[in-house]
Amino acid sequence: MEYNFKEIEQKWQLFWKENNAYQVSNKSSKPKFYVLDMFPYPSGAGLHVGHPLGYIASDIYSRYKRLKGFNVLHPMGYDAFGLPAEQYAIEHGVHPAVSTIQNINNFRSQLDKIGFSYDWDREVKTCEPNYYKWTQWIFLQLFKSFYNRQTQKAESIDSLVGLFGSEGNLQHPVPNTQFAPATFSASDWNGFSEKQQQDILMEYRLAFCGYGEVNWCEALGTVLANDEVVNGVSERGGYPVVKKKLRQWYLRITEYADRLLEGLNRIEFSESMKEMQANWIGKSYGANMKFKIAGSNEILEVYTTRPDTIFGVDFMVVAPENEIVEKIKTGEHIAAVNEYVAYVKSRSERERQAEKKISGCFTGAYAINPFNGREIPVWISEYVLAGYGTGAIMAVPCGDERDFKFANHFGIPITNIIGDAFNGTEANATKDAVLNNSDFLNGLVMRDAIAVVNEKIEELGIGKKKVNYKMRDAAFSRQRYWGEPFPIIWKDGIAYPLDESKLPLELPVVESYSPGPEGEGPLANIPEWTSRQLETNTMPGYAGSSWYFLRYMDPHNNETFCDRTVSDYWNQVDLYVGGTEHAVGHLLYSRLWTKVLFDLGHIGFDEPFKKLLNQGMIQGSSRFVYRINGTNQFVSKTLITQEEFYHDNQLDKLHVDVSMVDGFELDINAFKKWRNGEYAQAEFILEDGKYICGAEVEKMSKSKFNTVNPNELVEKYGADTFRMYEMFLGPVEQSKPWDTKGIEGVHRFLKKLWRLILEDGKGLVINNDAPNAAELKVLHKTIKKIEEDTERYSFNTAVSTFMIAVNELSDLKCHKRQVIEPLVIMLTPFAPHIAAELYHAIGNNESVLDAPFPIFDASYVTESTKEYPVSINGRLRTTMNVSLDAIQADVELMVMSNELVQKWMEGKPMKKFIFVKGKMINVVV
RNA sequence: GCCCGGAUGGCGGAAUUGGUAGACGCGCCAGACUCAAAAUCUGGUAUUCGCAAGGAUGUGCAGGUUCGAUUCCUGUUCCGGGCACCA
Repeated sequence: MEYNFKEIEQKWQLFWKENNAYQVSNKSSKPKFYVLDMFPYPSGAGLHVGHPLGYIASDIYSRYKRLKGFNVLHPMGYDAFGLPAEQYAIEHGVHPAVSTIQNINNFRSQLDKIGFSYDWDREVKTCEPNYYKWTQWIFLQLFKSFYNRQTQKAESIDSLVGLFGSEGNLQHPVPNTQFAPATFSASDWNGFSEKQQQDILMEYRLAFCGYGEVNWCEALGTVLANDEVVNGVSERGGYPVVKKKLRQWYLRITEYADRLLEGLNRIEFSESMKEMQANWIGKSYGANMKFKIAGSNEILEVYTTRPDTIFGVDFMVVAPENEIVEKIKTGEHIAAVNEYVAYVKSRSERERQAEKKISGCFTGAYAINPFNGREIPVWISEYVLAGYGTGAIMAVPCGDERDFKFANHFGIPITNIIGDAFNGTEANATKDAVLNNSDFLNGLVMRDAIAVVNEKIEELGIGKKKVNYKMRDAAFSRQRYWGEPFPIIWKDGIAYPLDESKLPLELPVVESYSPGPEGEGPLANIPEWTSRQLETNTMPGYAGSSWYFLRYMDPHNNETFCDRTVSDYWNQVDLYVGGTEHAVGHLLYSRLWTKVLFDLGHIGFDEPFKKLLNQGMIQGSSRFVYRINGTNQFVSKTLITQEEFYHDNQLDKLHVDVSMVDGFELDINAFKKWRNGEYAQAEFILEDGKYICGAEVEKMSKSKFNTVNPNELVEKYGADTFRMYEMFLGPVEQSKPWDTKGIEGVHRFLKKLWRLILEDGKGLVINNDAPNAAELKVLHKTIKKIEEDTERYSFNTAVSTFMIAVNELSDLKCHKRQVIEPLVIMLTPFAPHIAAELYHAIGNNESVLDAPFPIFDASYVTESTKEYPVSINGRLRTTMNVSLDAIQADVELMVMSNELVQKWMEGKPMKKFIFVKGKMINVVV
């Protein structure tokens, strides 16, 4: 019997479907385990080979845990709201709901072919009303809550209203917002109008309205996502893009900064992931300091983490959009300032920070150093951002590299306050130097001077210690159509929550996706919508994905987003698998939502994901052709280096479909037929009769023509081979370009295993003979290794382990059931179809899906004596026969220094062997 | 620019905790079986010197710590991810 993967895979997929083999119950006597994938955005391009990498890893782990006796929740769904579907609608006139469903169906058929163990009864789609009903409901909970800084948790805003009526807001001052803070008494509060009261409450709500800048494109009449802006102009059409202030919804994530930091200590994310989140939150300890502007009543307030350097301040830098700029610019500098501000307005934050060229403009104003009265010039520059700190810094060129370069560029004299520690050619950011030229701080180590200055500025009332966060409140509205509508009604400029019983507030069908007046969302063009005074913005992509892991637990519940007893049972996600690209977006927002739901008592845990496994990105290996600018001639890659084609600007570099390229050689005929004959007239300048393409590793994407569809590979080799090959490719965590060569080896392995059980022409060759020591050794070392590899998510080495085992058993001509059957069970997570077929073939009627994982017995693999290699100073090598009893540790190598070997050779007795972590590292004589 | 990763044979990668670098697979070379091919099997395969035995070199680059470094530290180059409205 031959290994007919097609027949086998169809047969078992149908069997499992008909028997609901993957259905999971919310009640079980087994321990629970929750394995989750980051659900995909169903793009029109379909799944490419990069998607399943993480899905296969999580499927293997789920199935493994199931063999280990766990009740495993392993669901899948779709993150179905988002910009690309809307963009597609604008270009092709297909309603996003229609294209999204098509895309989902396509994804589903691709996923089904790979043989995942998802419980599809629990599928969620974020764009469906019965799902986003609860997204809207959670939004309302955010809207109706505030962060009580005294209890450090979210609480109902109603309690705040009561308190304001009786004692004002003394106990609960207004949190940091983009608006001016205010204090008021009970009588103030009771005297306020409804509008005034609601405006104040808005300052406390966890979901609140404010004003924020967006990318505004006048020519397209729309707000653009950062992705749609390239080099300061719109991607479509290349029109200018400017910053525009619009009313926006925000989530007050800043209130949770400390708890989001603290929570990192309780979850198993990689250190680098935790670091990225911590850096994003960006907690710093510093001080706000006030400087008088000479000849004016204006006060310039800066935030600094280094108040100790106050006497080294040689200039101030203010963000160009800081309001104070208008008030302090003077005389002949006004025109230049205006011009510079206009320039900055056209630049994105990213461009501003990444700019290598130093730019800036003197305002004409001087700030006065309160400690020595020195006049300090005030500059503006794009590298200072309005949103961070106070939007102004004090620049200390001897201690900060960027300040140093700025000073050099503009010829600002530099004051040295750290003596020899500053060499005059580069800044030194040390905190350990002794201060010089620093008045009352002279002789102090900088690190210690910080507290001294802080005390002094508070005493003089010119500053205050301040904990600052880089993180800003999360913008939570989009001027788009394809997203969750906000359950908010506006009356007289006041936002009122929709009654929860009226949810879901369904997204209406629109005729046109173009934006409303003044850049409002497309919903503003629907009279029935605006006549009800409903909010016209929609929620961003991350709304639905911030809580979906909860809905999987109880997906059909119409009473609540997830029953508390159910979420208490499944609790946290035990293993979450997904890419690092979500490090600071999705992962931070879902942690926030979880904490709020926990505070309000809706769930019993405040961190959603116990363990995060980051899957690397499978990149595409793109291929390029080079067209001579303005012609139809294509030059082969290596000829480009020749003189006549040398300059880049003479060539257009075009992506070509990787399927038309064999290695690097272009199939010229296929290219001519490509894209309906767009290049039919192409002429080629060849080398050795071949057209050689250029290559680059890039993100896999339809527009780069470098995608590989898993269907092709499943068709050719079967799902089991495909699964194992994706794992064999390398560590799950590692990014790598896709390469299909090598898949044959994995396929050969499966065929070889097959032949251990079923031989061509012979049929079943398995027997019930008792295994010998050699065979048992192979089996048990394999059990140990597979278990270890799986537990540490090292699926690539696990695949190798299987290959070694099958090779060894083949060499031993072992066809014994007692050895082969455990091997087949262990293979189930990796290659479920062939495992099921073989398990069945050797006479088992019960399902291999629930077979117990084989138990490792160390007695089959250990030996009583062993010859140990001895390494001396890492050079000379010899061996030494030692009995295991004498060493009683798992020694792999004995290591000795020259000195010790000398003594050993002289016959001196060794008194003590020193072991470190199971390895002998030294000998005491 | 800032933050986080990565770099090992012709190729993908292994080396789990600082201890024999190159497991396993691909590719390639040679052989067996075959009229032939496919499939399968066996042996070889880091570089270099050598008929061989054996020697030297070798984990992006430059240093450092250590008896011993792919692994730890400092600096550096290149590549990838993120940088707040792609998801």
